[in-house]
Amino acid sequence: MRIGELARRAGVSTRALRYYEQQGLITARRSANGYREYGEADLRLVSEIRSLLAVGFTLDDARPFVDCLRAGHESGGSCPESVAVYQRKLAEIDDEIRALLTRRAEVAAQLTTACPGCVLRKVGKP
Amino acid sequence: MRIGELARRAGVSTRALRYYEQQGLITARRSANGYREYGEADLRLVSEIRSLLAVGFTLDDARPFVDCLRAGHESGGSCPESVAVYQRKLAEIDDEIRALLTRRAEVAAQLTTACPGCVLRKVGKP
DNA sequence: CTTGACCTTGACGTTGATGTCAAGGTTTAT
DNA sequence: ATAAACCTTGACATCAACGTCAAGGTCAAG
Repeated sequence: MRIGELARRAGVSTRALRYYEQQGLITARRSANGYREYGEADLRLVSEIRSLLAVGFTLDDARPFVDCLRAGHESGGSCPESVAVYQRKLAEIDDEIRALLTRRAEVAAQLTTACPGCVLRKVGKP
Repeated sequence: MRIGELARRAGVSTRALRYYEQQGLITARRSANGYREYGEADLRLVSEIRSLLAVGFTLDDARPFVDCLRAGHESGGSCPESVAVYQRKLAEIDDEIRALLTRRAEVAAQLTTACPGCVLRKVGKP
């Protein structure tokens, strides 16, 4: 299939696919006329990339997962490199959550000072 | 005082101060030679801006606070416009926290699938 | 043969808050 | 008089993942 069809099937733009290729995440055979030619396996790769991006991974984070799939593994996350990324990402997310909770407390404190009784909701368990 | 001194006292770069001016957050008298001239009140403004940036506000968010101070109020957060920004920001932070918690759960679930027993910490109450 | 739907590469625009350099004017000290 | 330490405006660089044109080649249908 050509780039347009892959894009439609994967739910991404052709620009994104060319960008992934430029970043070395996917590759494409070329037909005689220079058009990129993809197979079903590439749809798997792009889907993996998109689902990782959707949960906040960068393209660089996604690389081990793609490599893992290309190495023939059933899941992109089953290689040790991918697991390492998972764990690093979890740690990063935890850091971000902690930072946000801290910020929330600071802002709420300032608001309370400026306008007592203005703070409304909690975030813990609504 | 001139821009260099204000920058040192406020702990920011001169570049940042010129940028704040360009964005209409602070203004400066000009001496005969064209140099910017600041007073103590400007130090207050810059400090307010920095503390707001530090908790994740944008320069645009900071504008009502600066206006509030310039209008003669003791606190930048005591004007209704500032309170509105506080509340909007709290809501935004809450949204981000919720999104991150969701993402964390998704990533942890994927990791558990790929590598049972790899998930380590909690974020709720350590 | 020509319209239209594909495809190609290349390159600039987006977002925010600066960093950094360029090229120059001013002031103070030696 | 000249170096050192200020100041000025202007403009390009940064980060990520693309969007959006530009200018053109390819191919099937009418």
